[in-house]
Amino acid sequence: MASRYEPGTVEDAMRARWDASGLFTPSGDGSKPTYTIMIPPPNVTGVLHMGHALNGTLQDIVARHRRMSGFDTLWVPGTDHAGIATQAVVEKKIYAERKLTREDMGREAFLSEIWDWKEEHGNTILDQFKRLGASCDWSRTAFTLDPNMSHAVRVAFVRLWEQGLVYRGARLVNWDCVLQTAVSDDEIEYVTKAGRLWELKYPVEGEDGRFLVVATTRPETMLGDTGVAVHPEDPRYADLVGKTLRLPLMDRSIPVVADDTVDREYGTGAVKVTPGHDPADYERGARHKLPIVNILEKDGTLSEEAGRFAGMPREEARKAVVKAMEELGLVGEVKDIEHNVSVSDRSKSVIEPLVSEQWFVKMEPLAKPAIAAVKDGTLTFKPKRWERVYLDWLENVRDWCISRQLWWGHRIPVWYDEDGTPHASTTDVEIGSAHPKTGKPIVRQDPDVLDTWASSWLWPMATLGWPDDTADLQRYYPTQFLSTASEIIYLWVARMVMAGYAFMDDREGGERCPFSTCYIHATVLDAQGRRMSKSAGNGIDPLDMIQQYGADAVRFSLVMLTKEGQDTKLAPEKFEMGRNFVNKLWNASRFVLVKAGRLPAFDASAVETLEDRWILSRLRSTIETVDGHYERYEFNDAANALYRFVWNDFCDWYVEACKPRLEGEGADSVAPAVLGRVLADILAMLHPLTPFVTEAVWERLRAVSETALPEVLAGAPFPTTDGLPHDADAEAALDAGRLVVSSVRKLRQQNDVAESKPAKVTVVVLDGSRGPALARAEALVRRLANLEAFTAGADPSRPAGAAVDLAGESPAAFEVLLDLEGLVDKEAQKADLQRALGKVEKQLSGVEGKLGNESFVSRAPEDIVARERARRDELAAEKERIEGLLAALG
RNA sequence: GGGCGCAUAGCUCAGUUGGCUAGAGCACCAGCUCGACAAGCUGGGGGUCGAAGGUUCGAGUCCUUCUGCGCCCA
Repeated sequence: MASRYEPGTVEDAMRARWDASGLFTPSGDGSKPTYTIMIPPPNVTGVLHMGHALNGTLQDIVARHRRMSGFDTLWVPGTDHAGIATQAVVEKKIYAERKLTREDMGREAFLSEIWDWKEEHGNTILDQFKRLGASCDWSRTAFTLDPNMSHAVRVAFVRLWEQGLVYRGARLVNWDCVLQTAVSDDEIEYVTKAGRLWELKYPVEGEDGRFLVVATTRPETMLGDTGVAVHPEDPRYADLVGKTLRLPLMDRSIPVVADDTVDREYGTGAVKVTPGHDPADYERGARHKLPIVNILEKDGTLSEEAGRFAGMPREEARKAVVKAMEELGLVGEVKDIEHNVSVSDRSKSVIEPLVSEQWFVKMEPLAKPAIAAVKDGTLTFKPKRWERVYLDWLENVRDWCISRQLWWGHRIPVWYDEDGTPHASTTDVEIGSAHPKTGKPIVRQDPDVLDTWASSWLWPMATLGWPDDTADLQRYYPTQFLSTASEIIYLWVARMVMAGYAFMDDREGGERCPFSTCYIHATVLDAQGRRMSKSAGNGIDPLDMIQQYGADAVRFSLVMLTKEGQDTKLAPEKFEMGRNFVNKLWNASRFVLVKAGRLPAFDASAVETLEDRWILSRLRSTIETVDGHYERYEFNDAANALYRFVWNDFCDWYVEACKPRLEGEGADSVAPAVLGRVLADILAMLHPLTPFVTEAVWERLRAVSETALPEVLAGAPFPTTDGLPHDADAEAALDAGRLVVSSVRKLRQQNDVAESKPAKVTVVVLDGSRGPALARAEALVRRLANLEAFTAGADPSRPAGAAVDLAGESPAAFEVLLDLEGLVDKEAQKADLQRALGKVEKQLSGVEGKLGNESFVSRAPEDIVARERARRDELAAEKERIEGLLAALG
């Protein structure tokens, strides 16, 4: 074994071993309970980023832990076809290579190009999850455009259709002029931009020379104005309500209406109403029955409705409109302002609200059971605060615009006859066949596709075979654990819950809910606390980190850095922590495997020595603690507990204590057996966190262990506490021993005495209750502190010329005297005692202050007061002791 | 505009229900080439817990306000 752990030489081999074992495909063993996780399908165009790496790690920890805990565990991987993103990538590529647009190629040819691209590049991100160690059932890898998914999507659509929940409507949608599609509210970002606020003057009809002044940041939209609104209680405009204005440039009459949504303070207090191009105006227009004028084409140029401005791109039109108004002398004040502009998530172009025909799903009836699921505890979020976010969205849910003007996706399963009467069908309808209702020939299918989320909301069901009642669906639905990012709580999590309740309607109540725990993981930020993003270029590539530090180090570090979904700042060097720990484990294992030789079977009844009983007692409580943390998804706590146990207990003390028992005259057969047992349990407990190194060490452990160990650690049972002692006395003894050993080491350094030189030590036991514990630890102390003489007692004879240290602070449990026959470094001794004195005095004054407070003594619980009194006495004694020692130094 | 999160050692973070001495890793200082590990070992120094009020015998922890940073939603 190399003295350094080399992940590069191990990871591929371990992955191959897991693949060959078939362990990640659940057995279907009906005697076992099931445990199911669905991966949040990353975009098929995606590459692994830190968020994926963290989320993949967390899911893998759960999957591996549950698998080892006896669950028939299924973790389904897959990817999302990601309509807009994927189409854009391929469109761009084709244009760059061949100067062809999708219209040039035609629908069929273009889609076939995307499929080709998907076949070639679509597995990238899943391969990256494999490198991370994800124990998914790769044989069940799913894709949201798979044939069975398409079938599921159509069945779901038609069901909603039949329930009257799908409707087509002329609605104001968020239009992306670059991608030429409607995008949902959830696909919009708001950015603050510099802009201008223009005042425009509209002449009042019938009152020559009188104008109503409106303010706008988008002057070109005036071409679509169909009214002006003022506040009903605004005295400035009271007499104008009901009158009409002459809309300049368009030369049409528009009414002045009173609407209490108008903010009297903003601008002039009069707002132009453009129902075709502003959401608030759309509402106002509807209230006052104002017509809708659509002045924009889908490509962002102005339409015929814009009169002489028709055909201009929107930016150009803005300038032209302002110029034309200026020429008429109808522009008032112009101010530079900062305002929020909506921008498309995908193309980053400014969103233009415009009226268009789209398909919508009524959400309210679907939201109800999803709200109830959280309220009645069927579904819990972790951390719990995200429940509020989920509920707020669902309680104010808006209808879902599900049509997208794209080609890549599930085509909307709606066909029209020659009159445009729609018909929804789960199977293809032949052009020319008769419409089932009207009998007229079907002439075309709806050209649009469904929003990507309209397939991924079926993910937990459809990947298991829904709408067919498959064995998988029966056995593995509902799932237990969904881990995802906070930003898709609405987009995805809430919709999956709605779909579960809407479509798994042959199940009862909570059995419909697609998962019982929704874990929202931390957001990984850069070292400055900014979100990592491709565009900011501040991302840390997980694959680089895996390359540099190893997959286990990346996993372990991420878990150590992220407590319970609390966002974390990350820098590359943070992975050193994980790497160092993995290396420490590797070397401790190396010690056991190389030094101990054959490892006899562990026999609890043969264990007698202090250190053996102690480490087994600690092992016992560590197993309990860690198992509980994994169970409750407290990953960071599990990692911390293991870190401490492995490094601070096992390596620092147990291995050191064992050394003389492995070779030469002190050799016994119990120590190797205990080492073997503890190491095996450490590997198994750590396996969910660091699967590669533990699997690699396991292989070597099996080779030298006389205990029958399962061939593959990933399939081994999680450790139990069976046969392990709970020994509080042993733990107390070891703690006492540790204190004294550390004290001796400190005195050696202070007085420049080499560790290798046997020393004489006398311990004055100050805390009588700890005397027996120290007595029990004597052999251990002699060995680890390298002592040739050791005396301990309540009042032993003190050697003259000894260096002294108080072990266990405030109050000290032991006074440790290192016999130096007068060669004490008095200055160092003095400085050390002074420091100790300072501390004690500070604490003593604190305690005395408390006890001097009459209300504390009379009102605090008796036991607390008694404790403080005892502490005061102890501290006073300690103070006196230190002063005595200082006086003796002169 | 609404909501949420964070502020504790130089840095990154823990700190359960208020109660003995506020912890860890990194960094820092000093000493260790003793056969698992220098990605290590041993010892050490370092914090009036963002600010101001309040509740309480007692506040890092509970309440209010404020400041700074970040995120989500409109």
